[in-house]
Amino acid sequence: MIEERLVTLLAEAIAKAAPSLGAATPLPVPELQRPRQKGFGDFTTNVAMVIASQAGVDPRATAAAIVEALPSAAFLAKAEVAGPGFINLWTTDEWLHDVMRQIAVEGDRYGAGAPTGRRIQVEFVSANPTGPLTIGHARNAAIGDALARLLTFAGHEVEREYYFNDAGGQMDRFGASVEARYLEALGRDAEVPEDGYHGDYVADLAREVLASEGPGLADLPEEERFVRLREGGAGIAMEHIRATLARFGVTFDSYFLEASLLERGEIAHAIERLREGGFVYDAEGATWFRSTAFGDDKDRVAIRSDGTHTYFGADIAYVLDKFSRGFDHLIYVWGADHHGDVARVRGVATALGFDADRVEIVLYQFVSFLRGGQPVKMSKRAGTFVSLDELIDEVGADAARFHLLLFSNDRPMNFDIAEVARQTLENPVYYVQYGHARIASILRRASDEGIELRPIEDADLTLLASEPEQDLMRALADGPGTIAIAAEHRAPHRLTHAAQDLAATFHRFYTECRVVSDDDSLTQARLWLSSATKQVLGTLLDLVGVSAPERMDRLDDADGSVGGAADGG
RNA sequence: GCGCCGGUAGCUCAGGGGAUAGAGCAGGGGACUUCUAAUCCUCAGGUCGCAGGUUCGAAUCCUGCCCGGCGCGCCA
Repeated sequence: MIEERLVTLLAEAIAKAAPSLGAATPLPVPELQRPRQKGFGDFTTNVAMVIASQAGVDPRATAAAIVEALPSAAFLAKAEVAGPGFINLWTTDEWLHDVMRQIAVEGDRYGAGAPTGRRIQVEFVSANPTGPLTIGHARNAAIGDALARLLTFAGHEVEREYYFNDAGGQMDRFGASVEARYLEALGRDAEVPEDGYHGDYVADLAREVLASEGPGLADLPEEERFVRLREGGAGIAMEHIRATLARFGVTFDSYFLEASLLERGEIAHAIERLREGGFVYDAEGATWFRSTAFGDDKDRVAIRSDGTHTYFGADIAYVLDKFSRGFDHLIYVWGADHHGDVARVRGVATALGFDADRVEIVLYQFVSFLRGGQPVKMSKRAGTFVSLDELIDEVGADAARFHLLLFSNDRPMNFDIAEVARQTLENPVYYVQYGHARIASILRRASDEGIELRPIEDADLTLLASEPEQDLMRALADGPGTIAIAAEHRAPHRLTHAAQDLAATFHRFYTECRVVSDDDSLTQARLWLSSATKQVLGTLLDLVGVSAPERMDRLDDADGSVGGAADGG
């Protein structure tokens, strides 16, 4: 839109001015930025400084020459040289009106990318089915889901997958624990192994298995009993996990079972394929992957000397399985404790003949959970943990998700449960949601007064001339760019920040500009502005998986206290 | 020891080659005959961990160091 036209204009000017600039060809393509400060125009470019730096000439003079050569255009109001050699551009408001009309036409597709045809798989959460999801999985779920939403919005075909590690030693310990609790529930003597899972939830799971399978499992041959109880417990744990995720607003397209890799012989198959390529060898009774070929400091075991596969061994087959399903690109969402596995998995992809760039690992740093400033200590096997369900009960899914996406993935973060729960008045999520509800309230008000929103083509958008109105339109114009950057950088936190900024810009507009008034034309224009804002705010919230309420009840300080701190918290 | 990630306002964090480094909270002072005051305005608050280097220009890139988190299993 306007950006392309400005770039074309600048390119023309540069081509015209180049001979006198002594600039070397090829000439750089001008890049536009939205200046961070008002007063620096609607758009700005540093292209003169880039050219001057290459040619070794004065940047301000270069900028002046380019400005001088700029063809006149109806949409360009002013261009000037500023600072060390920036060219600042002021445009007419027409482009902002275009943005408004575009939002009206595109609705919830405003800012969305055209279909790319690329199939991307996002695999996330993937916690073992040995019990409930805990707050330790919350950041993964929030980031993974937001990324899936973002990439879908960007135009990709996205599939979300949850990988259940339902095989291996942890599962056996879990199975033995369920078995013991099952027998206990029947009044028999049994004990949870020392290295098993001791939490009360295991007894609950065992009772659920008892309820669904009956008491008959107790008298099966030991091996069969164990397997049935392990799988029964895991199955129920998986159902609980799905239910918890649903409460959190997260759903998956597929749930993949590690055990299925084994059943279908995929692990053996993948390893043989690597062996053919010379990436796998046998030593000390085990089967090793030559990960040192990919920068690892030592080779890694894929099949143990007892014949069972390691986590990594399953991963090899899993990568191959994913690619065989036709995905163009794979995204794994991992906690920082797995960063050491990144090179290995990408190495496996390379060794299997796939471009490592198609395997992308999104890492996030750990969350320190606190409650009233005190660290929350957790151990899943000891059964002392805060479940994700409890977190949702305490702070709400919206507040939890918004808070979890407030920080860059790379940043270790604190999450004080008591604070996020208590922050009903100061939590940014409510600030943003209130902005949305407030707009909805205005639109309701207009409708109640019998004011009809007429087609935007009939609205006189030039009436939106005050500073808060202009600021708001500019903020709306920035939405698609912000979303695109968030998607490219896998940085969903940019969305929560953008939502806060947009809400703030709207609240400012609200304070200074009466929307529903006696002035019919102005009312129409401002209703459209409000409606467009509601749309963009709604999109931003949706992309982070937070609800956009149509109304929020006003929090009256019923105690009538002055200052609102009388209750001490 | 090696690797990855952080260190920016009192606190929690954005910004990751460009102009005068931003926001929220906390703190001081203001604004409700009003479409929701869950709001807005304003003031105050900074050696961008430290030291070098690259560049016309560094919070941003490079090197070294300091502090904190996380890894470096035939665990998952």
